Amino acid sequence: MKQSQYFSRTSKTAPKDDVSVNARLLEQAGFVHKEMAGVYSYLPLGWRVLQKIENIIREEMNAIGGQEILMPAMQPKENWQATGRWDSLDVLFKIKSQHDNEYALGPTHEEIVTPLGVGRISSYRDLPLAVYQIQTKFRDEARAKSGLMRGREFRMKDLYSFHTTEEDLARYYKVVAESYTKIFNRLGIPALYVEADGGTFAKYSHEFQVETPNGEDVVYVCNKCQLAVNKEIFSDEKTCTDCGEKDYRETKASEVGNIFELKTKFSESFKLTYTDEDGSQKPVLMGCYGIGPSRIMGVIVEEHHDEAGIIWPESVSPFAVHLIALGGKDAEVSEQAEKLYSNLLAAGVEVLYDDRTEASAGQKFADSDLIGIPNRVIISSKTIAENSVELKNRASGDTSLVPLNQIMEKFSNA
RNA sequence: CGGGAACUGGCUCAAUUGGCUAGAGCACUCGGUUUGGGACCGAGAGGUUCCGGGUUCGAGUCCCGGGUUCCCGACCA
Repeated sequence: MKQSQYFSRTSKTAPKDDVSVNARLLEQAGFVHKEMAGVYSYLPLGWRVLQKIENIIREEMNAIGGQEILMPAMQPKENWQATGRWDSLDVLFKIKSQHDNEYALGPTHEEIVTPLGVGRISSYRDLPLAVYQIQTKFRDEARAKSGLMRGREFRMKDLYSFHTTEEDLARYYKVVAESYTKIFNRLGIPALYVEADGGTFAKYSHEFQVETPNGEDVVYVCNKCQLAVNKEIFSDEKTCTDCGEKDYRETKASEVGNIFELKTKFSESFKLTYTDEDGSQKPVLMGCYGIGPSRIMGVIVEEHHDEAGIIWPESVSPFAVHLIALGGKDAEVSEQAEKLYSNLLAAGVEVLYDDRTEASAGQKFADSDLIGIPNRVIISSKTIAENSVELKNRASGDTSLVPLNQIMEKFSNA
């Protein structure tokens, strides 16, 4: 992509009000644009990152047998009345049509996925089963805050599993937990496994929390085995469920995932039953498992940045390479840069090409630092004189001259 | 939902006690210069000062009501 034509622009000044690191950097670097409190547009840069995050999650969900579906954001009021959550869920967005019909905007999808299973799950032979979606969710938060960290409209991956027995549910719960750990590692934000409150329909749940100084949650981490406990259920006498120790450290963290055993809570409301081997009708056991990709984008920025800007992990960076041509209208430089750009594209390398002839070198470097693409390739009359380009790593700051005929090898394995 | 702060071109900010045609930097357009760490000169375009009332000869500024945003807290399937 040529930067001169890109629908995105950096700003020299940070947004006035937004203090949180992720909001400031993502807006200043041109990844997102805030429309309302907790509601964002994703510009090309931000949308690329979000899609990278979601694709990693998608790959891992497929790997554990999840079948991808898409359920509606707009949902029937009756389904929410059936579970009592039309009245009890305080963050539920309710909308009224011009014909006075009422609907819910989905904050989560148990009310849709459970009745969806009726007629499609009827025998023990149909189970176990897992379906998931990646979709925009709505929650009427009393206070949206901290950029992408708590939005009123946000992205969520929600997986739902269906089982015949508690043992099988527990088995799959573990499979998902391991998958989640893998996902957060791939995203560059290793997460703690945290015992947490089960809310209104499970005895307990597990959260995935990323340790970060600006985290909104407080968790206690076992110094021996690293199993953590959310402050909301932590007590001084608490011994570690895993290793039995009582040695904890306190830390701040941001929740990026949450998994629950719903058991029969929803299947009973919607009469989701199956016929067992002996011919009897039994309620289907369910689990639900959430990850918030948009919040993850915020957490990644909170975790990976410096004074100059964002430092994207390779796995989610909007581009693999930031190609920068210096020298204004120098024909030799732009010719070489164009050639390298085409070669990189032909090799399937995702490259953002700063082809702006009017911008100064300093401006291009500052923009590049802000945007945070991991690999910078600089081409100028200086490097051309050496028959080379300069390669600079955004994270380490290490630079090296690489001969023009070798630069492709650096990225061709991408 | 309680408390605090803020709201003026796309962005960041000025504007004396209530007083002239609401200014500047960034960004943008045109011309020129410049090109290895946010360059410079000249010209230009861009405004419902959040909205609605009120006071006044006169309101960005004062008063009343509303809205929005941010921060703290509460909340957080």
